[in-house]
Amino acid sequence: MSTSPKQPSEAEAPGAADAGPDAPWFEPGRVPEQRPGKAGGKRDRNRQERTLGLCAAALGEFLERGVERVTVDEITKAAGVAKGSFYRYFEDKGQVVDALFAPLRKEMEQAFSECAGALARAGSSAELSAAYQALAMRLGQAALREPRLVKLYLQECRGPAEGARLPIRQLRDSITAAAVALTEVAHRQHLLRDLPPKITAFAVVGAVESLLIAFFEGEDLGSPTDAAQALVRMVLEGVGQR
Amino acid sequence: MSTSPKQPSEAEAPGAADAGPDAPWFEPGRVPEQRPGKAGGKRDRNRQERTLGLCAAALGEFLERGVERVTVDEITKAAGVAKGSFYRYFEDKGQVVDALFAPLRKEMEQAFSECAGALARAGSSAELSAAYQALAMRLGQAALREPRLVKLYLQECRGPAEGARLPIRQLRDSITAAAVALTEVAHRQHLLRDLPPKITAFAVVGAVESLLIAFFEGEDLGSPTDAAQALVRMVLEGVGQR
DNA sequence: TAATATCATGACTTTTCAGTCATGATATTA
DNA sequence: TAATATCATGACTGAAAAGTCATGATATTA
Repeated sequence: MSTSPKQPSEAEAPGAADAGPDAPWFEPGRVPEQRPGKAGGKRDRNRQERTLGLCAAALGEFLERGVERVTVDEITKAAGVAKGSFYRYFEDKGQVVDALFAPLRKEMEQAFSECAGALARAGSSAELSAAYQALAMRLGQAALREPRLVKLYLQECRGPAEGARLPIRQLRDSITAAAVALTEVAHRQHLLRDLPPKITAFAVVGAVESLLIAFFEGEDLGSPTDAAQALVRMVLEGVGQR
Repeated sequence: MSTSPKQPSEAEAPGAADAGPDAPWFEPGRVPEQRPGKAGGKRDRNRQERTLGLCAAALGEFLERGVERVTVDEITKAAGVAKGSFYRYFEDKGQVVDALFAPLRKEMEQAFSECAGALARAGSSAELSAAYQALAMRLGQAALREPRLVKLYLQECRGPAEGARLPIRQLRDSITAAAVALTEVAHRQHLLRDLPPKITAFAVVGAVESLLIAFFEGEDLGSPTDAAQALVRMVLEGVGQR
């Protein structure tokens, strides 16, 4: 132990570091509790590399064959790592999914709650719109940071909340709840036509998801910019107040 | 063989019978080729019962735990039948999924193709609208016949086209293709606003799916009639020509 | 550099599941 | 009713996947 420069007990979360521009987009589920070596030492870097490699490999396999069908052996083989190493860093497949989605979930929940706060403080309809736009920006950026994660989410989010898919379903529940809540605010503020806000919320979320999937599956939707514009037009004219 | 009153070679499909009001909503994948006993005899009824029971049990399990996670043992246990019996009627889990969706797929494909025909023959925009409405009716009725099948479809249709999920993905591809094709016709006929028809199609399909899921998951969307009406309003005003 | 603790490895054990088959039960037919 | 073929059963086999662990390798620390 000695007088090491850092207190291991309350260091920042192992994989997240300080969220720099290319901080890993996931958090290792369980780096062994006792981790010797200084923060930037070789051991530390090795651990980083292993967890990152495993997560990346797992993401690829998940996308190709579905979370349920992928085995730990496949993940380790794709990562070029022995099976035992997998179990050093993760308890099971589910924890990898957890690690993959943790940062996205955190970012989204923060974005939602900040948007809700802005809406509560807003005095004019211009301020309301600005809050929604800011939210859309943040979500878009979060999605763009690791698009394959979004694809995995879309692919798995409807399955039963069982086993490894659990964290994905939780993310979906949180997105659904936020969409409904935000829509209800908009509705109360008469930003929306007089349609049931829940229905509006689900319809819009569904439309966005469907277009994203089409995009990911290589459908030719024209330029992303044009597609996004078309979507916005549809939504505004379909559900927005005249 | 003797002079049995029926020619076994070209009898109607084993499970479908004549599609009466409560004809089974699936087709057994493989009733053993040689099947003794007259068409309505005890043996025949037993076979019917077994396949139907297995399909129903499988559907329940699939909904609860997802197609991939469900094992043959679980299905047979839920159906109250020995494992060996399963393999008498189905080659594997995938064939059960096949059997579950076969009639729905058939009905949908027929509905799509007839709608396409009606559109081709249509001379006025009123006739065009009528064709779309007829399609919507048929699809709605097909869905209402076995709603849990629709739920299973929604739950599984986004997963990778692997293993037992294959037939579900095929159904999705056919739905997607039809939606795009029909929307393109509508677009050419200036029934739709000048938005890319593909984008319109995906958005609408996505919105419908999302609302269906919300409904199945017990969200309170008000009365189904009102919800449907709200959806139609949104779609018409969001994508329809003014 | 030597001592020590963590780390990586893949063979091994255990568990789970798919698919088979000998056996007794049941419907059909002569 | 007797003879016969199909049918239902669940114990069994083999394969696949999960999860473990003794061993040698590597980084850290004194």
